[in-house]
Amino acid sequence: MTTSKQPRQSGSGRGQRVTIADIARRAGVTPAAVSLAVNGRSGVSDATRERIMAIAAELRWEPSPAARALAGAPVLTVGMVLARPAEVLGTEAFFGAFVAGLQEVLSRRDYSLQMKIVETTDAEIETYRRWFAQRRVDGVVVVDLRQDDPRIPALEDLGLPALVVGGPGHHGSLPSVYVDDAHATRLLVDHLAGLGHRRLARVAGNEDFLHTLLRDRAFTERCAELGIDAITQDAGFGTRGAEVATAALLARREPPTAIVFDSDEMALAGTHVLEEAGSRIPEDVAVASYEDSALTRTHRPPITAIGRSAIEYGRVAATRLLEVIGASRNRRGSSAESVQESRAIEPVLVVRDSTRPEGAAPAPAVPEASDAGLPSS
Amino acid sequence: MTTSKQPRQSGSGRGQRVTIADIARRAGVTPAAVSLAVNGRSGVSDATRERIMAIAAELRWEPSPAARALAGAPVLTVGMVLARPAEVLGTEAFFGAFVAGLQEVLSRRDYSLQMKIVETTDAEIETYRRWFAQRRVDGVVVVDLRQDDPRIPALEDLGLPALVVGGPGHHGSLPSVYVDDAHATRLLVDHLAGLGHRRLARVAGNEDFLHTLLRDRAFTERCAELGIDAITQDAGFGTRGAEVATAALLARREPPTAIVFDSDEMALAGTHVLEEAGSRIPEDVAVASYEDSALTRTHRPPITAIGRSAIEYGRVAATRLLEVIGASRNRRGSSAESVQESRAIEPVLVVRDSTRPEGAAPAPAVPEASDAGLPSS
DNA sequence: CTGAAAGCGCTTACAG
DNA sequence: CTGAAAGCGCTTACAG
Repeated sequence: MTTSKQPRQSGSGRGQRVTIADIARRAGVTPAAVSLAVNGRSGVSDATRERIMAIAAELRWEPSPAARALAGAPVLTVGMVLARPAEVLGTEAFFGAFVAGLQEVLSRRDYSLQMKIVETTDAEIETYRRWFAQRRVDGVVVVDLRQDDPRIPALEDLGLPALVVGGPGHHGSLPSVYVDDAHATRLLVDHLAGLGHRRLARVAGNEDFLHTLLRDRAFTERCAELGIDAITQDAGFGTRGAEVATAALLARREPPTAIVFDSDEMALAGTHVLEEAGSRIPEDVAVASYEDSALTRTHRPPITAIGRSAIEYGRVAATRLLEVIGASRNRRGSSAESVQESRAIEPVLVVRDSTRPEGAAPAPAVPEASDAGLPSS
Repeated sequence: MTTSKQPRQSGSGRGQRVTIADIARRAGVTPAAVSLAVNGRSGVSDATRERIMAIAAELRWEPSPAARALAGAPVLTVGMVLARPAEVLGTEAFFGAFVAGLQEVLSRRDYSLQMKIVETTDAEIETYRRWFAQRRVDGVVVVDLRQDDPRIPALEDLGLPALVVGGPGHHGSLPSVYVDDAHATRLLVDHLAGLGHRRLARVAGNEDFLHTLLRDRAFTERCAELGIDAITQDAGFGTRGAEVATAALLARREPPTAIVFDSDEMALAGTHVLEEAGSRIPEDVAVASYEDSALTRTHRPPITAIGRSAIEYGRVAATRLLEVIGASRNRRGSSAESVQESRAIEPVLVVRDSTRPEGAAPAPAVPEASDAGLPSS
C-alpha cells in the first residue's frame, strides 16, 4: 500500500486520540474488557474478543506505551550503553553488525533498542541505575566484559535483567553469551602449525578486555603444547597500535612466519606494514584475524579469519535477553537456573589466501558464505 | 564513586519507588509545587524550590518518563528507521559514525535514540505512523533521501517533527542537513584535472539515492566545463558491484586515468581489482573516494577522499532535530520559517597518495586530522 | 465470564 | 505565589 493514499489522521495528531474507552463504548463493554481482549488474556468470550479486535482495527487504535508502562506493563525497550569513544562505533565493524543483529530480533518482537554512549564505566553504571529507577528499559545488554568487572555486581544489586556478552566466567550470576575464544585460538594455531609454521605471533588488542586475556592464555598454551614459538605483542586500541606492533615483530632477530591479529582492522593495518617492508603474504608471512568482516573478504589477498558472525552474535544475544526478561516477569520461584545459563557460540575458521600456500586448493571445510548461520549450542 | 559502595536500593526495585508525593510530604507542599520546582518553572519561591530540590536529591528521586509522557510532556526520544538490509549497518562505516555523532549530542540533552531496521519503505512509513500514534518519539531523523521520496509527504501529513539528512531539495517542507555533493564533485574533478588527468571515471553507488543523482549530474557538468572526458559507471550496492564496474572500466579501449568511487568501501574493492590487473596507484591510475574513513586512511597508498566527517554530520543532524522539536512544542504561530531552513555542510578534500604523483610534496591545504571539525554554515 | 473501581506518577489549568 | 483537583490511557485485582 502506498501510504500517501491512506486516509489522513483526523485532526492530524493534535486533540483526540483513540483509546480503549472509545473501543469499549462502541463495543458496549468496559475498558477492562478491551484491555483483556487486545492483550490476549482470558476473561472475555471469543465472540466479544473478536468484536473488540475488529473495532480496534477499524478505529486504528494504537496502545499508549506510556500508559502501559505506568500501569506496570513492560516498556518493550532494551538498553545498551557503550563506554567507549564515539569513534569506535564507526570504526569497528563488529559493533555495527552486532547492533544490526540485535535490532533484527528485537524489532520482530516489537521491542526497541535504546543506546547510549558514555565516557567512563562509572557513568555507564550510573546510566543503568537511572534507567532502572525510571523504568526506561526492561533489560540491558552488557558488552566489553573485563576481569573483575564492576558492572557485574552493580547490575546484580539493581536486579535489572541483564545479558552479558562475553565469557566464559567473570559474569557473576548474570547470564551470558560468548564466543569460545580459547577454542577459536586453537583453531587458528592448529591451522598455522599444520601449514608448517613454527614461530607464531599474536598482535593483541586492548588488554583490559576479558577476551584478550583468554586469547593470550590460550595462545601461549596451545603453542607450548605443539612445541612451537609464541610471541604476544600488545597493540592496545586501534590501527595505530597494530602498525607499531607489526613493525616491532618485523624488527626481531627472528621474525614470526605467521601473525594473528585480534581484529579485522588491526589485520589490515598490520598487513600494510608488512607489504611496505617487502614481505609477501602468505609466502613470507601468513596473516589471520580473530574477526571476520567485509574487510577481510575484500582484501587482497583475502584474509583467513574466525567467522563469528557479528550479526548472528547480536541475534543470539537479543534472543537470550528477551528470555531473561520474560523469566524475570514470571518469577513465581519457577527457578532462575535456566535463566542464568550461558550460551556459547562455536567459532569456525574461514581459510583464505592469506594463509594459503600458493597453488593450494581452497580448503573445503567452510563455505565462503558471508553470513552462514553459526551453530549456537 | 565506585558503585559497588553505593547503598543498595531498598526493596531492590520491587515495591516502593520515590515519587513527587513523597517529596511533597517531606517538604510540606503539594505534589504540584514539586513538579514546578523540579522542572524549573515559576510558581514557587526560590527558597521552597531549593528545599524541594535538596529533598529530591536526598531521596534519590528519578522522574518517571512514563508518567511524564502520559501527562503530555515530551518523551525525550528520537527515532531513526533504516530501510536497508541489516548488513549495511555493519558494512558501511558511515552509519556507525553517523549514529555515534547523533548519540553524542542527544545524550548530552538527555535524549535517547531509538532505532529500527525494516525491509521496505512502506514499512518505514508505517513505523513513523505507529511511533507517532503511540507518542513513542518526539521526532525522527530520515536518511537515504531519494527523488520523489514517499516518506516526505507521509511525514508532512503526520506532522511528526522530522529532520531530513540529504539534499538540497526533495525534502518538501521538512528541514534538512546535507553535504553539498555538487561542490564535493567539483573539488574532486578540479583536483584530478589539475594533476593533468583528461579521462575521468566515476564508479557510482545506488542510483536510487538522491546524492548519487546529484553527483552524476555535477560530474558530467564539471568535466564538460573543463573539456575532459567523463565516464559514469553504475555499480549499485556494495563492493561486488564496484569490482565489476572497475573491471569494466579497465576493459575499455581507452581506460580512464583516474577513478572516483562513491564510497570508501567501493574504493577499496576497486583498488584491489586495479592492483590485480597490474595497475599501479597513482602512477597508472589515480583513485579517490567520496567517503572518508579509517579505511581510506589506513590503506596503502592512502586514498584521497572527501572529508565529510560522518560523526560531525551526526552531531549537526541531532542538534538540528532538537531545534525542530523545540520549535514544534512552542508553536505559538511564532513562525516555522527558521525551523524549515536547511543547513549545508561544506565538503573538504583530503589529498593523499592515491592521487599524488610520486615524490610530490604533501598538499598543505587540509591537515590529516581524522575528525577536524567541519565548518557547518 | 463480566462490571465497576482504584491506581500507576506525573502535569496542567483553575481557583484562592 | 500556593493549594486542591482533574486527567493522561492503561492494567490489575476484586466483587458479582
